[in-house]
Amino acid sequence: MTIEDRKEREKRELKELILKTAADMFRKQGYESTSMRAIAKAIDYSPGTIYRYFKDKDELMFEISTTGFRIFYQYLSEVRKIEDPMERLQVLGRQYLLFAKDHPAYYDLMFIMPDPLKSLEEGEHWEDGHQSHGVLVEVIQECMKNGHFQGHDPIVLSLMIWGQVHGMVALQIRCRLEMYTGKDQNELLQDALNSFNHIISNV
Amino acid sequence: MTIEDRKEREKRELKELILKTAADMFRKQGYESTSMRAIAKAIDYSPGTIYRYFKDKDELMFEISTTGFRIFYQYLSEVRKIEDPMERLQVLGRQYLLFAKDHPAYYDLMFIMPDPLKSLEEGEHWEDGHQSHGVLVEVIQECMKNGHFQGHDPIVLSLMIWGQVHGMVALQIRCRLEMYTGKDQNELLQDALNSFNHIISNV
Amino acid sequence: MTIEDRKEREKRELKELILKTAADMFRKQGYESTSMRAIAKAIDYSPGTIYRYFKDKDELMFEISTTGFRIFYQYLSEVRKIEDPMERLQVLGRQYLLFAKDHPAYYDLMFIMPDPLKSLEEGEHWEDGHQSHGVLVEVIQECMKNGHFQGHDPIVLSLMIWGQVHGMVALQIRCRLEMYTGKDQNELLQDALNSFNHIISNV
Amino acid sequence: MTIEDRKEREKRELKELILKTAADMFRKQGYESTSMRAIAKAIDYSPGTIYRYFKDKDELMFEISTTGFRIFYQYLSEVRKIEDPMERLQVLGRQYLLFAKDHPAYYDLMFIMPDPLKSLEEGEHWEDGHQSHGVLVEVIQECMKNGHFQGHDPIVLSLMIWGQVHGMVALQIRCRLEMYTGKDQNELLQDALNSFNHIISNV
DNA sequence: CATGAATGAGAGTTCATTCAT
DNA sequence: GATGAATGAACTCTCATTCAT
Repeated sequence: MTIEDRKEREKRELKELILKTAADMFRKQGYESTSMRAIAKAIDYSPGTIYRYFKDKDELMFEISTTGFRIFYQYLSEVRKIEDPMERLQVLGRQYLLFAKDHPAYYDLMFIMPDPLKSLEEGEHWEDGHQSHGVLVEVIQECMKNGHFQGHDPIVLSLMIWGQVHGMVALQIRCRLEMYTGKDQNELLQDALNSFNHIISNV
Repeated sequence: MTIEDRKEREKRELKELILKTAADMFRKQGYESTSMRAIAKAIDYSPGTIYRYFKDKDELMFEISTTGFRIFYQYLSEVRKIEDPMERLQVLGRQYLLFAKDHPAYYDLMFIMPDPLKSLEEGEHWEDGHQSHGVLVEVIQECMKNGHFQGHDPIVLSLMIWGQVHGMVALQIRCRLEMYTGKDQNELLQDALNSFNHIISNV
Repeated sequence: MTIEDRKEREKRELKELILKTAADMFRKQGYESTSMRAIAKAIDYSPGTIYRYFKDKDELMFEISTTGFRIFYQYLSEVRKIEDPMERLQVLGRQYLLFAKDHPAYYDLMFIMPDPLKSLEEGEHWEDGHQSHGVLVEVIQECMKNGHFQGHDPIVLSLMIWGQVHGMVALQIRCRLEMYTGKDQNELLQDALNSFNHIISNV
Repeated sequence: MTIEDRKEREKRELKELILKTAADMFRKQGYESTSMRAIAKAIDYSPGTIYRYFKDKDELMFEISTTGFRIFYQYLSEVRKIEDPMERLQVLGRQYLLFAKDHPAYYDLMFIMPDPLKSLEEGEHWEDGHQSHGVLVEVIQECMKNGHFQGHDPIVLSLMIWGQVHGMVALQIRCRLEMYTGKDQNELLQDALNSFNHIISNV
């Protein structure tokens, strides 16, 4: 049993190693410019080995995304323990930024890279995505129950707020913030989020 | 004369046709996945012809970007005529969305796609980019002179606001808004922008 | 008439310009690596123009060769005026080296580059070649009449002597003499020829 | 073990097959005119396979050259066992001709084809080249010690003698001996070399 | 289970050559 | 007569993928 267990574990570990390595390389050089051979070399395995764990390059990409969404959901779930909905909303934003900072490769794949087509027919990995979005909508609705955002539509608001954080993160990840010199970019994003939070907190 | 004129015009038109076609294909399939051959085929010319107009694939990409930034700046410049800075800021956002809607291919290239690295030597085409950003910062500063956004930093605010519109546009362009069904996406973005504008208008 | 004359002359001059330019470029970069476009550009004409004067690249090559052989024959004919056959033979060698030094591009094409195939079927340009070879054989035979080279075959000797000068020239033109540092290569070749002449002069 | 051994051997054999095939084709059609595709086809492999054994076309060329120089040096080293320097010099010439006859493709690459430029950084493969040249100079110096070639410079003589054999070989390899009909070309070269040897043997 | 040699398609790019103007 | 835009084939090289071992 123990032997089988170990084998199973090693298999899982190798799969995760591939996922992590590929995610990094995809992010750093782009999907197309990252060759399977290069991934294999990076983890000191032969190209063929990757195909034991993933049908093809697309599936590899797809599973990275799935993994990313799982982790993402964990980050967002942290806010559960906060009682006040308005505060929860604000922390939600911070957690969003934190995830992007901790896992830029996943973030890029999940929200920026061209969707690997199959997402439509498969859609599985969007479950976590939808749940995450649900967390946001839920918080907004509770805020509204408490008297905030009167006259606004919660769905529209969710897009507005999501767009806010996604926009900043996407600009950073895709290196479009060079004109903001003189301050650490992560700090800058935090400040901007704080400004945003401050502004909406009185509405 | 007329003959030469016509030739000149045809040449310019072909160049623009290549630019437009390439921009579309880059957007739809990504830079790496779009082959020169495919672009040539799409406009019914031989591969070699493209090289009469562009040194290589990078230059083609670069010129698309340059063109995009020029048009972008024109869209934003529309707000010049608006006197009230707060109103100007809000229209600026609408123009931003309008550009993205009219020219999603350019938008994608300019703000979402991986920078084609040469950005260092390039810098040129970012002039329009910087100018455009300047327009935003300027408006914000005038708003602050009129008493708005007290206690906020204009630079930080500019990132916050840019992030706001970019985020929504980027999510749409990269097809991450499927969960928002039941309403036209462009309308949705407008609504979200209106919500944002409404909220900041009292600050 | 004068107008036609001028046109005729200009035409001839342009043809010669093409020949000379192409010969230089072929020599410097090789036949394959020299593009018709590049030749055209070097003489400030359009690619199409070259095709008015030469059917294709091969014919251009071929005519360079023909021209080269004509000039070559003129160099060798200089020895005619020398009475003593043994002295004539020695000057023949010097003229050979002189031609190679004055026209390395032609030399390369004529004696080193891969024969452009068609020479077999056409053979025209070898007329001058054969005549030149005839000059050598003739001189040798006269030397033998005067008692030199007894016991040798004139044909075999002609190859031996031709090989001698060709070998040195070919090594120089194809840059295989780098190990001979410290002395001007042309001088070195002259010295080696002198040694050769000195040695055979007593036979 | 045997399995790995066989694999290793097959790999080495394939590499040598590529080298040999490429050398032949380079010689027959020139370096530029020989495509990697064509080489691959000639050995019934896909183009990509060649790249498993050689980084690029230049490296392929380079290794051919290196191999050639190694073999060449072996041919020349045969003369070591001959005591009398004058006889050694003459056999050296015969070995030179023998190498050219046995390996015309290598000879062409090594001494006739345009240097693939990289010669500066290369230098490595010229070690055998220089050693080979050293053999020649050494023999000449020993001949001079024995009273031959008085009044001549050994370096100059080395060029003269090298030029002699190279010239004949180069003319043959590059098909410039068509006018010598009626006798086998290899015999002819031998005869010419004999004439040369006979003439210098009394000096 | 892992290897890595091999494939064959396709990438970007260049070229000799043609032909409407 | 000269132009130069256009062609289409060919180039070197890389890639995702397969499969015998």
